[in-house]
Amino acid sequence: MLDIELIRSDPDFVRTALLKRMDEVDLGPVLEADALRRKLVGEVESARSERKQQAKEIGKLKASGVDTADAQKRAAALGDQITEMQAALTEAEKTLHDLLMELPNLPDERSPAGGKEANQVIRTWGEKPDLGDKPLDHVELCTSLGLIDYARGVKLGGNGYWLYTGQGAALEWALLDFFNREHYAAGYQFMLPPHLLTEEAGYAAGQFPKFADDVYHIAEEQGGRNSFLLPTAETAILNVYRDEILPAGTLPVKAFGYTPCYRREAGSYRSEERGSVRGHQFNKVEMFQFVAPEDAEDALNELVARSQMLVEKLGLHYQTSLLAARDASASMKLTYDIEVWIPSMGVYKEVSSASWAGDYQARRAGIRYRPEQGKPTAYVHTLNASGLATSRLLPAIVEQNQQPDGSVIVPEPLRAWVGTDVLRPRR
RNA sequence: GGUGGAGUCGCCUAGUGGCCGAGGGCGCGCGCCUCGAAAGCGCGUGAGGGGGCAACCCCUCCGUGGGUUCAAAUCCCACCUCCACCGCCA
Repeated sequence: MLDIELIRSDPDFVRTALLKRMDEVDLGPVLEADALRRKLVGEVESARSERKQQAKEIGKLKASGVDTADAQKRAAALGDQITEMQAALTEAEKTLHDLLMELPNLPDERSPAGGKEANQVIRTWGEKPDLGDKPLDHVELCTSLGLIDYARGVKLGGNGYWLYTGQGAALEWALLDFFNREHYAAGYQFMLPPHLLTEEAGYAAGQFPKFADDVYHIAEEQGGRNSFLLPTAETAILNVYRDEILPAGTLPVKAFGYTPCYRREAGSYRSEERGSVRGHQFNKVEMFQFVAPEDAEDALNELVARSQMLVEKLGLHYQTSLLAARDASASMKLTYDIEVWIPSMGVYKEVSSASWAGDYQARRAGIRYRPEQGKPTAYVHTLNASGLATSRLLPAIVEQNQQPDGSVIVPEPLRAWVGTDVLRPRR
């Protein structure tokens, strides 16, 4: 959520910034709603002040035995007026709130204008492996190596699900274990959050109302509260400090968590993305930081570096892209994607998205901190980065590391867990 | 799932319609005292919003949302959360 005071004081600046990621921006309705709200607030408050006086008077008169019937009648009339005025104010506040909730974050100056085509590759690591004449894609490799059972996965969960089996499950789990250990050793706080979150958490994280269709909702029988399956651990970790004021000295808070991520992926690219590149459920380790604004820049660099380091330790060829304003998600100011090479698709696929939200998420979720004891509060800055999405790494690993005989070299950090250096086809 | 109890200013707590627009204690901050400290004494101690150049004024918040009333922390309704016991269960 953007700061209404900023919009009010410098609408041109806000408008220009937003045009980077929106076709048209009309702040008129926002400014009108704001003006109306402030006018009504003034009226309601002075009326309420008046009512307090009257009620006090009546109390005194009654105590001294005077008849107060007339005064009560007048006060009741004022009360009715206040009820009406309050209704108008509530309406105006809702209008303003709804309008504000719809505005995306202001992109950073460094974020290129435009969509996907304007993304800038800022780093490339490693090289495309030479896979000979007939490289196999990960579906073929995972099947022949017995890592993933696609058919039975669909039998269990329906279209968009797969089943890790044997060494495949071990490989996936070894990746998660490897990442968790890395973050844990680096001093990040390990969190294993609930996977079902309340609707409030969804609104705070910006999941709702706009992207409500992207997640799975769990409806309680009747009258109960609805909840939803988290689409990423980011949603959960952001909400850890929702509606809190962090005492001086708390920041930075660096956390990470592992959860499966559940996404409907309705009407998505599924058909182009065979195998396990995109599904309704995938595994991801997520890093998250709550920091003071002046530390945000360093924090983002740290997160990008950590994500890149993990891919490098696995020995996979990847690139890092600075996302254009329209390709980054709406609540972020600046986003870098770490994209791993998928040979069979001939493209780089995102395995981490490292983003700086500024105070946009914090404002929405009500997360403040106290810079110094006794000083006023301020909104924290939030950042997040995958570290990493494992379900896309497994395809990258088997494809990039495949050998002419159909075997696959296991990345060094995973060998102890998996128990072998090479995965060989089953006969 | 059932029954009972509870949610007040960082923490503990007082408070059953106007004297609570919230009292006390602890903690914390400042000051006095002291060579210094402790003790003691005094003062202060939340969040959000509106108006004003400013001094300053005003409004909201006693788990959340409704309701009754001239007036609600206090009465009524619903919900959320916590605690205790019972039942069930990984």
